[in-house]
Amino acid sequence: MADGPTINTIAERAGVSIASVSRVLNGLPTRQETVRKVMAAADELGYVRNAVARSLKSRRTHQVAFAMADVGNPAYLAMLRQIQPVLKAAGYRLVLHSTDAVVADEIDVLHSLGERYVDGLIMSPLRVTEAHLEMLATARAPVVIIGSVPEGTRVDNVRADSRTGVRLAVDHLYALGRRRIAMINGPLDTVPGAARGAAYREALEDLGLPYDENLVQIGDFYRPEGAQAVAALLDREPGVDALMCANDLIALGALDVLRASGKRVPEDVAVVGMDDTDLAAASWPSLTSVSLGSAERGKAAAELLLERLRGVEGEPRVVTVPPRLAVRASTAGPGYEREEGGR
Amino acid sequence: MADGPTINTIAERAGVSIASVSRVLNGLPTRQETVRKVMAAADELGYVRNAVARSLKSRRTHQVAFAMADVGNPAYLAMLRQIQPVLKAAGYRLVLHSTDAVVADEIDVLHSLGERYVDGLIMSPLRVTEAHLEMLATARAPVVIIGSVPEGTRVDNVRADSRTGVRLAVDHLYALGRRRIAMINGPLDTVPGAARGAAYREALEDLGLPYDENLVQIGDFYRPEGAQAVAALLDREPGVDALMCANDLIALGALDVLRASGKRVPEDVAVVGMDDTDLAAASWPSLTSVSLGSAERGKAAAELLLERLRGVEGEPRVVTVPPRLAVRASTAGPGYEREEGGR
DNA sequence: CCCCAATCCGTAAACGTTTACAGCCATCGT
DNA sequence: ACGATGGCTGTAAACGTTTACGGATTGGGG
Repeated sequence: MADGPTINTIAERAGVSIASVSRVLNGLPTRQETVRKVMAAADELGYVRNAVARSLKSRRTHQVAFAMADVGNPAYLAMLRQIQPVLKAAGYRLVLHSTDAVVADEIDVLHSLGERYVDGLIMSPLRVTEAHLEMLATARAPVVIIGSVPEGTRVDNVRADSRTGVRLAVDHLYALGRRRIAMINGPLDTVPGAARGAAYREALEDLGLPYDENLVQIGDFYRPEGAQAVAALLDREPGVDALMCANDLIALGALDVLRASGKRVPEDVAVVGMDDTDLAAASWPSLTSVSLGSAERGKAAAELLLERLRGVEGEPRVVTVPPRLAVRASTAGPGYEREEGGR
Repeated sequence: MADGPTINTIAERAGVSIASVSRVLNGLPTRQETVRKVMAAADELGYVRNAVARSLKSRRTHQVAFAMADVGNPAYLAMLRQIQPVLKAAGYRLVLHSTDAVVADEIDVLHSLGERYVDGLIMSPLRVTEAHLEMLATARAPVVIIGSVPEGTRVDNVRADSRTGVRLAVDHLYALGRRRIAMINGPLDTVPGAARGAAYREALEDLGLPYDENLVQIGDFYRPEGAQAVAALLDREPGVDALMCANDLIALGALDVLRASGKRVPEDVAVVGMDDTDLAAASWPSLTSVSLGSAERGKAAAELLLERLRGVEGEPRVVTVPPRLAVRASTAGPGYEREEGGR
């Protein structure tokens, strides 16, 4: 772990100036003989360029940050899986932040852009507050938001269409003959919570079904909280025949509770999740789920950011990824596995 | 995105020298009046310290790299989930690398430590080659390996005990009356592949069961390859009554094939996976799996590395995490869920 | 044979910090 | 009243690169 060689060491050994060393290492035009000497010296010394010094001078770190709400949520992991290779291919390193959807932490990440340790940021906030918007407006590096952002916010963003997604699911349940369709949602002060709640109401009304407050239960976007919410709902409304869950984790919690209480899925109660994570296909019974295109959104975000890093200027862009419904056993019964297109 | 203020800007505005500014910002003893002036100027200007310049001078980046074999494998994600908060709490940022278990990429990561863009590295290689050992010996920053490493390698490492793990699983299957226990393994030139293959043989022999080459099928550590391997095995040996799978993804592939071929799990064939990932509990039927303590290993690795970063010297340390068997429906039948201690 | 252009190279400044060192001023003791 | 003491502060160097600029060398044309 001794101090490594610098371009000074090389210059000395090769008998040239540090400027020449730098030129050779960067492939700038140089006499053959000099190139040879420098390369030889660098090889012998096992030289590796100091990234920090280079960044200081060149004002580029070749790093990009990804701030995810929760490292544990498979939907974000699906994004990560797409983002990583895209950035890597373009020569960027990925710095990971887990904010646990805490607003202060997200603001902190935005603020720390000023430290200039990354060239850009992809962020996926669950809530978008005034503070977010303020920081975004003055951000010291290009930012891409995964998720919806108020009209007029000047930032590139990639959004899911959870409105259409919920609609696909509710229509599917209706087509299967379900009429007492409940919704298990996450907090309404989150962007997806609000959107999905509203979409559920809309979808019911368009089908001519009454909107019944008692059929809506708010919990949080995690498995135990989902289970708890479903237990409460079943207590109050034993007659439900379908559960529209605001994400897969909630839906898995729902399956746990239904199994424990002796209800058959889907015969007694059909269950739909959202995000179509790995867990949906692997669950027991396998879970019908609305794919909101996590993978595609991750990829799109990475590509948008790369364009900005390459210097593309211009109006903020909005990319919307269409949803798809993956039908599985939790609504259609054992052995069933099929997909319906969205939009 | 204009150029931000530097300590020079602040010094000018506050009417002091840059040294004083630096001292104030770092909390070194300074006259009250100066502190006030500097803080005021910094606030007004919205100053944020440049991390790159700071790193160059202080020779610390407050970044740590985690090189995982595959961002898509839930076992590594479980590690990531533990590593992230530990590092964050200690003030480090996490830089993620996905090497896809390609040796050249791993060597590259090790090599790039010379760029000094991180203060330390956690790496989880599937194979450990001569090249790895060479790079490890001359690494320019502290490294912790998750996985086993040849005797005498001078590097901190955190290992699973897959030998005992396989034993737990095979004993469990034996206790359930299974006698034709096949193994579906990954490549034998990987560290886990070799260890688990040997352990399987040993476990059988200790139970007085014959080791039958025809009961061993080599594929790879992914779901489709697992499925393929199981299909090949069933073709050759239709009489197997248990499958010991070298990881959960293989086991899920096994479940797919068994379902398609009309075999009942566990009545006809019992299935055990390894790693006890999220997918195991969520699968259909739920999957009995040997936990090799991915989460614990990640946490331990992060903690070992932090100690080194704090300057702790001394002999390389080896931490071994004991396995646990999580019994679920794929061996014990519907509704069964219980855990047995390891060691 | 001389001059000019082209080519290559070295010197030095710059990126934004941290920090060793020395100077300054006020205070205190005698 | 004077030297010593100690607290603050400023100057300047350093971290390891990249790069503008000008000087030196080479080669070719007149």
